[in-house]
Amino acid sequence: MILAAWNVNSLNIRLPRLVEWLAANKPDVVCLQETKLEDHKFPVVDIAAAGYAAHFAGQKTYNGVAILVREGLAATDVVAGVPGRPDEQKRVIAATIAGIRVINLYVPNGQAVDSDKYRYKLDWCGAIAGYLRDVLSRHPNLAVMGDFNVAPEDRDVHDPALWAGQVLCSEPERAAFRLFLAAGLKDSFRLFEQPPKSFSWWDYRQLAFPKNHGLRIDHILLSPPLAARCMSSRIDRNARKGLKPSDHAPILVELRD
DNA sequence: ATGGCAATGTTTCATTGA
Repeated sequence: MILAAWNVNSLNIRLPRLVEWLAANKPDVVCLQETKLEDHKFPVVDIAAAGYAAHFAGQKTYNGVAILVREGLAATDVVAGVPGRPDEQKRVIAATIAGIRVINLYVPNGQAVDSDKYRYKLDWCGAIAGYLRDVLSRHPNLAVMGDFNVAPEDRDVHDPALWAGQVLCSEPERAAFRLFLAAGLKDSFRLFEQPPKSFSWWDYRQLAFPKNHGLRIDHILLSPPLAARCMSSRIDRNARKGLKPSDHAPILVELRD
């Protein structure tokens, strides 16, 4: 079983690339972030033609998350947002597929350390940590995946000195990420040997991608039973190439049955 | 073999992203 996550930076713009990528990779579940589409504009028909059912929670211009499920698999108990914590910003959606609870996250960017958005980010992450603990108590098979907007360690940063203390790399953000792990989850990427300087996001500016000036901020976290089934975890940096790419690459894990 | 910001909204620039 293949689970994937991809911040597409506008599903409207990225739809052709997404459809092509689905055909090439045949994932079973795909968590999308930054769809930037209101629900009535979601391309349900095109996604169905590609062989996937879609569950989504979106808004105009910003944010928006979706879970795509390959036909033949059923998604149950779809929940948008965090129960008991209303939020205008559409950043969370969850569903159960093949006995796995999947939570799709689009963590706030935070803009700049000590900004209002940064405080919102840390507060939001604290609430999510509680949500994950709660879900994990009921779902031993849990995958939490998406755009976390945190580079957990210096090895996830192309130039740690340049980024030291900056948003995406600051210690409070890293502590928030560790709180997700402390809830009982593993960073699937680090279950395996990986090439050095592996990143999932590259700025559109200043030749960042060809120079591999990136950050690893997209993650798939697995509960212990799923981590035990995990055969691989990788970043598809090929999908960052070519015309009109997202600034994020898709990430994938493969689980044995 | 990659490519020098991109997407959105209402525009001819502002805002946001990370």
